[in-house]
Amino acid sequence: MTTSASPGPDGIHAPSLVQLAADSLRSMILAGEYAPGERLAEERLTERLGISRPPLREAMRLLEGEGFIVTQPRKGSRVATLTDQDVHEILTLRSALERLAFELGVPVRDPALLEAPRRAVAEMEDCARREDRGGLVQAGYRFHLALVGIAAHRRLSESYAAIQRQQLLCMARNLVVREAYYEDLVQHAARHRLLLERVESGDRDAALAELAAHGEQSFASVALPAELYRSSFSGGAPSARGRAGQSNAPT
Amino acid sequence: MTTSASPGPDGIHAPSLVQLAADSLRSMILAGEYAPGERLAEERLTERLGISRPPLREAMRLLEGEGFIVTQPRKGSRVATLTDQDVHEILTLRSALERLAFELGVPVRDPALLEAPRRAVAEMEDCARREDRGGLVQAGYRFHLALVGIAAHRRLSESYAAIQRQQLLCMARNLVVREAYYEDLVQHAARHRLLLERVESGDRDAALAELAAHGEQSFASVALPAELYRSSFSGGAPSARGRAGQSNAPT
DNA sequence: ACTTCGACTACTGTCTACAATAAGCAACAC
DNA sequence: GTGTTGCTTATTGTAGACAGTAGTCGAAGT
Repeated sequence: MTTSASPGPDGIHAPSLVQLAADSLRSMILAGEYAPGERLAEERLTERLGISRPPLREAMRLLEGEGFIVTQPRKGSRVATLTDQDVHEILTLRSALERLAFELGVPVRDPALLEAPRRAVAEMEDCARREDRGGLVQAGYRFHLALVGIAAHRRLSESYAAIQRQQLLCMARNLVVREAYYEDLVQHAARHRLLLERVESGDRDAALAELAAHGEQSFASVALPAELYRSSFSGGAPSARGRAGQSNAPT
Repeated sequence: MTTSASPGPDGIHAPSLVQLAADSLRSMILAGEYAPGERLAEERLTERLGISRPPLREAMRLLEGEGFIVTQPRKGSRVATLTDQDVHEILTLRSALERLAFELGVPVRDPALLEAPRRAVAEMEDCARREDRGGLVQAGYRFHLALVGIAAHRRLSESYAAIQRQQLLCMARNLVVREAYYEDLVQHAARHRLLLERVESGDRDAALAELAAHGEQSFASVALPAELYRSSFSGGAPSARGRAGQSNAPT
């Protein structure tokens, strides 16, 4: 995942503790170290991250804006709890943004914009050959982000990256079944290659059609396991009794 | 504009200084008190707002996430400078989100969702009769936000509200010509009423078609004056020599 | 035994203070 | 006269501390 470390045009700087803390927290949440609904006490986090409270609080403001945590005024912060409605929202919005990117950018104006998705899909194929599931997923995310980049639309790309991160959060809640997704890794990469070719051809409608078909698969790999997870959850989870099924705060 | 004061379901709370500061800053920027590109020194703002630096910094993190200000790691924060590309991005994204809302929600499932836009359009007509231009604009924003709300899609509504605020920022940069927009206030309100009726009818395609026509008008009232502003700007503006035409930081 | 009132604990919200970095400016050398 | 170097100042980044509030546990009364 492209972390948001952005020191500027070219000048290199020690990234502020706020950025470091935000990246660390995001990683920890996505890694499942903090369960959805779990309380995030500031004091604990400061001693874990080795920083003071002000930068930590600013980092949490950032993550709040990204939808990873929810904060209630005097009751502290919690890891966002994703309901089925949330998953639905994430998937539909992600899909719509991708479609918009195609509509805006599919007769690709600047050929240089195609470099990034080409590299990503090549990496996907490489991972598929090596049967590297984790790398394949990572490269897949980079591919989609790069594909949205063809619109040359900064706000669109940022919104897409944000919703993509939230989708990762969706998948963090069902880590157990993540490994079982792709029946055929090579075929998975091939679908992405086909999507890229449609884009390269410049035929907007064909690209959109392929994207729609592509989206079906994506839905299956996120929404479906969520169901599996929930049923296995009510069965007998060890701890982490976060109140699943509750809506997030209306921030 | 629906400020982001959200203490929760029903419990009332003294809003934190962070929220107060964020709202104040936003208002000041939108009112044009701080020109695009202008440096936002923390010390000055603390004594103006009467608060300390930590809550102010957190508020600025929020506004950074909303796209109102850009921050460079050790060089401070500035009011976001909007290029023509930025304006284009804002308008296309806003339009696309509105369209998505229609696609998801136009055969309106829950009739209660139509209450808010109905109230807003009634208020628009009232303002139009009284020739209250300011009120008409405000009600117009509420109308569009409420219209997006028919999708019952929290993330979509939030994204829309965010981009709508940025559009307000667009308009803040050409305050001079804002008054000359609507040739006919009653006709302006009537267009919105028509759009609402299309939505109420449940005919998705008709609603989308009307929305597209509606969008044309919206483009004209934001993008065009931006051009006017720029030409009058290079002519001879008094101060505020913010480097217009430069891209924002890639945060 | 159940309910209610009270104090306690832990946490968040905020402030003041210190350290470090960057920009501006002046003096010096070439 | 121009370029460079060093200092000065202002501003940001971070730390530690204090005050206020929410949740909880216990005890007393009904």
